[in-house]
Amino acid sequence: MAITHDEALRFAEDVALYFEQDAGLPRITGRVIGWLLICEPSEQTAGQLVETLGASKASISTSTRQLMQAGLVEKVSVPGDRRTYYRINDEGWVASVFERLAAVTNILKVLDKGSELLAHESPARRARLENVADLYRWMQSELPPLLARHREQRLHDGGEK
Amino acid sequence: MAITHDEALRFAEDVALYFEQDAGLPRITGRVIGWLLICEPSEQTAGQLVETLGASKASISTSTRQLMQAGLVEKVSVPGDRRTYYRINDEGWVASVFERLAAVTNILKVLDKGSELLAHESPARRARLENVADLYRWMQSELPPLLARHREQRLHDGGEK
DNA sequence: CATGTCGTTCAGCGTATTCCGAACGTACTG
DNA sequence: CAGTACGTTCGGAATACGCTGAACGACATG
Repeated sequence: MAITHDEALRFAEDVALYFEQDAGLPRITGRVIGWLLICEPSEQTAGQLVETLGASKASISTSTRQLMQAGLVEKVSVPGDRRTYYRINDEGWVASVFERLAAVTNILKVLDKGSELLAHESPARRARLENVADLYRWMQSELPPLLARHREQRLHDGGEK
Repeated sequence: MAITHDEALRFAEDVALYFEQDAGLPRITGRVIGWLLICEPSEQTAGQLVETLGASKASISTSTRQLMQAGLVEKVSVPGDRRTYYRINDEGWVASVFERLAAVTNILKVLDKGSELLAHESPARRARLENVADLYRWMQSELPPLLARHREQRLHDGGEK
């Protein structure tokens, strides 16, 4: 009835495939994420990741660093243990997802510059670019409230549980 | 005062850089998008794109096809003209951006499968994966209303203008 | 001080991707 | 039926990327 090692590994593989296709992450990085989501215990050393995922130390080192930078994974240290443990960082995950959504509006820096270039052109000429820019401006104004609502809701739900 | 050819080309280059970094599109595909956003007239033939962007016919052919498939660009045909023209598709752009946002929740298919694997494990063991899955479930429930509000707002603004 | 463990960094190999030129298909024209 | 204009598709070259092994540094232990 309990989950088997193979099932967990296959799950990690599925997660890896998703992040590869949808977020452009390297395969191994996705495997680390997937495995950390389902492994027992939740904290894993680099050595354990190397062995269970069949990747090199080098790859694990770089992917854990990137995941920590992205905020999806955090370092854990244990007194009297020289090794460092890695585990999923729930808080960082929320921030990361919203960051990913917000990244869509990064193009506004470029579009606004284009908008200035067309400042003295006819409205008809400007319309094409402005329509697109307006879409991203709308996104930029709507995403922060969305995050705020999520925080608020999580606060209440957490209290109720 | 009017925008120069070089300025427009540089703008296209900036757009290309953005799409390359943020969406993983090939450089040339991004150039096509950028140029179509700012060129005059708004419709351009493949031949024109080849010449102004300095790319091969082959590259323009594949990138325009992909952009049409993504919905960002549409084909325009002119009576008595064998050539096909390409131009930015505003409608498709909105759909594409929301599609991109919604893609974030594609991971739910995988996470739900993992959730089943842990169905008979202790709540403490399940919490890690469930917390993450809940985040994406929340996203999945919030994104469609966001799109609906956008549509509604656009309808009103369009009427007022 | 030698030895072992843990982790990072770097050069290089193998693979995938991007882009082009060339060949081809299609359709219009003299 | 040649001769063009227009566009797509197909190898192949150049390039970028992922991953590894090996060398290295830091730190603890015998």
